[in-house]
Amino acid sequence: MARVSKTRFAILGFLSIEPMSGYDIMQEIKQTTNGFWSESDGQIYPTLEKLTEQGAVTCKQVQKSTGRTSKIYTITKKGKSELADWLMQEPEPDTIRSEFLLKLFFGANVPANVSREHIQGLRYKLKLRLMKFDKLIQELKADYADSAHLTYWLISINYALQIARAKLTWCDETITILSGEKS
Amino acid sequence: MARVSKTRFAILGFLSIEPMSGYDIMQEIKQTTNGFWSESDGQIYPTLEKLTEQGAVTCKQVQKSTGRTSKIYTITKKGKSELADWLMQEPEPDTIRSEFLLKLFFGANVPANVSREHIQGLRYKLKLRLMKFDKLIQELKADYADSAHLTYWLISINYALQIARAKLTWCDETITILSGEKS
DNA sequence: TCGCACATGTAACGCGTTACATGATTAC
DNA sequence: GTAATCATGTAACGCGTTACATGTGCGA
Repeated sequence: MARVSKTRFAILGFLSIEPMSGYDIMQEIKQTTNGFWSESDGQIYPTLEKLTEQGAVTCKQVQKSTGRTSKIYTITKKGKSELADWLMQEPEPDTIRSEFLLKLFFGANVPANVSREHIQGLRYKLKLRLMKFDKLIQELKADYADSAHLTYWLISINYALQIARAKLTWCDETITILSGEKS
Repeated sequence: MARVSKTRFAILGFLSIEPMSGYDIMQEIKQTTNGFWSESDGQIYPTLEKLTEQGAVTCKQVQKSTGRTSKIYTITKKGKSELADWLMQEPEPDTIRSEFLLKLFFGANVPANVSREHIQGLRYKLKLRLMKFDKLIQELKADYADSAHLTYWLISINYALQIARAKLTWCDETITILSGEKS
């Protein structure tokens, strides 16, 4: 079973929302996926070119109101159909490699305060993340009130929110447990 | 900043528990990490050889009670020190790519029951996973009652447990929400 | 004028997976 | 007998990151 790149489907997905540039897609991934997806320059631009060649998207050089030019890509009927086919297939389980948990798992090899500080670092990041959810939800509700996408975006934000909360609770509990260990 | 392989540290970590073979390490990763880590044959065996060359581990061909032979690796002082150094560095944030969430995010492109079925698939897997935690915890408590590792293992199991529960709650809520959408 | 955000691209590199190869032992 | 598990390895492949290259427009 050959490992297939999912970059093309991520791109097709974002273009199913509205036409945009490679740069825009990168921004969307950073800002709206809440970290559940990532892409790099070296993947996005060549894949967009391939998709154009294959007729899944069309490309149009556009002069933006700012004066800059950018290549705006639009998904075609063929692209939409390819996206839908992929969406209908059961998602493969993700292979996770959490450096944080790996370090925690072997925590007995170092003083307890090392692990405690790693957890405090995570706790801080989670707090920052949690603060951003409200604003993001309000923005989406305002900007996409009539969009069929809204429901799904709120659902995926809620997923990230619930997990972040569960992690935060765990952090607090665990910091207490580790305070009882020798440092 | 060069991306460095973490396979060597994962291996050193497991060998910090007790001497074992490459095959054993693979088993441990599958059975005790609750999915937070993964390795493949093609990484484990060559890395073990490198670690031996570099003096971080030693290797001994052993005749097991079953009659099979296997190479048992033992971590050296140098290896322990390298592991400790790595454990003390703040873990890099993991880059996640969740095919499940990506598909859900673009769910508006397909009938609602498609997403609902993907979620039901996740729900089923979570149920199965949750059932295994109790047994695993009891086993670890019995087998490693006096080990300094026990605390850290229970903590990381608890992390997986809390997240699995949060996901399950989210699944139930979301299936209800999506039942109101057109299929 | 200096740096940052915008904007697109390419080349090198290496990590990790997959598939293949080999062979012993155990259970049905 | 034959399938599954135990056990170790190698080779090919390609995905994704990083670093580099290039240039515009805007705000301090």
